[in-house]
Amino acid sequence: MKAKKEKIIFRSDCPISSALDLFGDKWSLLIIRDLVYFGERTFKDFSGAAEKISSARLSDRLCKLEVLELIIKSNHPTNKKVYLYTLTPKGMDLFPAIAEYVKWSNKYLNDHIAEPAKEFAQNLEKDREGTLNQFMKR
Amino acid sequence: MKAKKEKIIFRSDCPISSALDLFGDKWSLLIIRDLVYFGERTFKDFSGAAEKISSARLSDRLCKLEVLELIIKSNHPTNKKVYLYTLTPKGMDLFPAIAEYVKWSNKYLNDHIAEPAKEFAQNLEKDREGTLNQFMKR
DNA sequence: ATTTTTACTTTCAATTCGAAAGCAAATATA
DNA sequence: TATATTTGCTTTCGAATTGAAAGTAAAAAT
Repeated sequence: MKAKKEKIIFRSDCPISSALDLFGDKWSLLIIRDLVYFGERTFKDFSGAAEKISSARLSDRLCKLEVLELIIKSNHPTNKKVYLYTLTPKGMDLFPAIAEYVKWSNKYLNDHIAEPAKEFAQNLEKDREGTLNQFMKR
Repeated sequence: MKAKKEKIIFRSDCPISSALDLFGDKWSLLIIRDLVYFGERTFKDFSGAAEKISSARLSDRLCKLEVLELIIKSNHPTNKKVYLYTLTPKGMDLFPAIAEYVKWSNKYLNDHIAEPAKEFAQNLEKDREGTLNQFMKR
């Protein structure tokens, strides 16, 4: 729980740099991504993602995101040693930004991107509002 | 020019993690931001931004962004020792993602954000397409 | 009763970072 | 023309951050 003690230092009063100060690392948005897609996840679930985050880093990021109130950690209904992580509305509101990354990568890194993501990107191009709402309202 | 030799390693075929592999650090999007806003910038201009990037880091990032073809480095028309950096269409296409950061920060970090940015965020909320196009078409 | 699983923490070497100083070439100034 | 200054970097180096691997404690499964 080292991460909980730290305070965030904002480099400026720019909204972009401030956002980056909060979650502008290589892992935070991937945790948000998994939660947008799956709704809820355990520590082990996150560890199983293709990008292979280390447990030390995952632990640190989950703490930080919880402190920022982007995610919530709660008990599993039946299993006492498993925790469930879910998104807050504040965390879910990062989804539009993530969606723009998907669109950009689909346009410029297309031949490197997995098929299901390409389809999602195409849906975003066709009907941005509808595609976003489909996830946001869940 | 150390940065030019490196090759990018993608952690997965996910469009989000791939985007983060390319420009998911604390500085790259701020360089893009300045170029969206000002059109063209010199090394010194970037150095003067509120976030106070170090010259070593700035030099490194400019190289990387140039290799990625997000920005172009060209000669100043009259001053031989000054270079002008501008956005490629590929780089400009990151603006929608940046705009979502602005909206998010305006909503959740509002009292920390500078006035002009708040106004921009409000314009984005009112007329996203129009506000984006206003910059994109320049 | 023992083994396995889960969610971490700890350790440590390697990478990355920021701050400061240095530098060469071009330009501005005296 | 000589000197000072500016610009766009590079270099250095101590500090912070990272990934990989191993370790741990409690709960659950066998």
